[in-house]
Amino acid sequence: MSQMQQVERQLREMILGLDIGPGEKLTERWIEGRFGASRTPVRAALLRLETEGLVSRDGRGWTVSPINLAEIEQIAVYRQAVEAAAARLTATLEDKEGLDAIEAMLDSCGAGTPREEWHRIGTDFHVELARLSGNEFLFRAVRDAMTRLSRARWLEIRDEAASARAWAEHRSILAALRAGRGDDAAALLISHIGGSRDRLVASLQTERRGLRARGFAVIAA
Amino acid sequence: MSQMQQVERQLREMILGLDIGPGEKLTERWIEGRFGASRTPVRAALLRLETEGLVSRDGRGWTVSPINLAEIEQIAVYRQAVEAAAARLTATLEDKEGLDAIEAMLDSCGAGTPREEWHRIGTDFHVELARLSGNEFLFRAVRDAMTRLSRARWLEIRDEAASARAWAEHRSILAALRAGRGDDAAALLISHIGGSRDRLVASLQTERRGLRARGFAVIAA
DNA sequence: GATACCAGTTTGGTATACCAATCAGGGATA
DNA sequence: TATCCCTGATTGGTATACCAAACTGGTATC
Repeated sequence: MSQMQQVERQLREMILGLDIGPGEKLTERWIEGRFGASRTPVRAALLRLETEGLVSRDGRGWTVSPINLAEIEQIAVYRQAVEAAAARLTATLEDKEGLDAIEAMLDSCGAGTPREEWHRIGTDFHVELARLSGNEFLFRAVRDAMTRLSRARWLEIRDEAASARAWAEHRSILAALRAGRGDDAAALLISHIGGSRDRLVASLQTERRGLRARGFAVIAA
Repeated sequence: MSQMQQVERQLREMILGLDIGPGEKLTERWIEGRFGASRTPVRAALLRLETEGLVSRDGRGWTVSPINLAEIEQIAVYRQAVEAAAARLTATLEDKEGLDAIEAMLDSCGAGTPREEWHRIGTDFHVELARLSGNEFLFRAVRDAMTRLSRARWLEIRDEAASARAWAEHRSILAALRAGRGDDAAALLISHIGGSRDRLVASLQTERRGLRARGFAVIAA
């Protein structure tokens, strides 16, 4: 694997893992020293992360993209459009094996499962569902949207009830798909995404002061 | 404007304008010489054009992305999802000025208008409509989809009847939006996009032999 | 004490040298 | 004649030197 790809991957992990806070300044030379690569692969990695929305240009320099509540709301609308479309496609599939694999993913989360795992699988549910549609563009749209939401979801304060509710909704979406009821699945997804967004934005607005105190830039909606 | 942006813009224009054929190999050093910039900005430009889907990695090297009929069909489904969502948002707007501007765009195309202009405005109709929705992600999705379709649309053999029909459909979409009938506009858009796709794919399949003879790689659906 | 300005430092932008992997082509061999 | 292999040229990947613009801190001036 080339150094560019390594730098890109590691830097993405640090950003998504909040090891570098939203809104923090980045310099090419700091990254260079941090990862032991020269500026050429560092620049390439930054250019790609920019298209993912994880870093932004700040005048002449680089910044880890702040968390933007208005953006989160717009992403929800975008997700509703593309995930509903993907679900309608998936519902027409003969082969239900992909749905089994996704259901198994959900099953693997239980009482003792670490928070990290819930977060990852909660993301993968949506991404893998979109992948099943067979449409590369719908898939990439969902994957990229979930990547952009990842840090915000990580910072969200979720109670157990909310998680259980989300999982139940996931299961009913799968059931509708399995039965070939694409419109139902789409409607359930749209409602699920809307609910997630509302809880996410509310949580971040409540926590905003604390997050800023930790050095995390959170832009109001 | 930085050299990277200049190289990116000029190279994009050459690719979209078919000055470099779909499927052609690119070398960083050829681009370097062609545009009088060093490899650093050239590399940056290639990385960004790769995310737009205009160039692809071919093993170790670079290739102008071929025209891919399966991809065109997938993009149509993607467009139907995002443009319909954008239309529903736009229909709820109070301010109809944006729609006036788009209608004026359509009006500016007449009997003596060059083909280039029809192509540009036929694209901008969809992009500007998505922009009116106010959702940055829907807008970018439509803009990027239309960019990817641009070369294929340019190669399409369109008769006057097809163009007239497309323009009439554009106008009826605008009328529905103006009346606030978002669902009608969405349905009209979905049908319009489906029809465009069918004619586009059919035309390219018919012309495939000739296009290949001109050195244009066209991958079958 | 506030402000304007200046020098030194830092930063991204660019050019370029070097390397390893790859490719093309020609010649030796069966 | 067909095939294999070797060699030199080409290519993307990387490191790095240099530049101009932007920033920083301190100082002189009002």
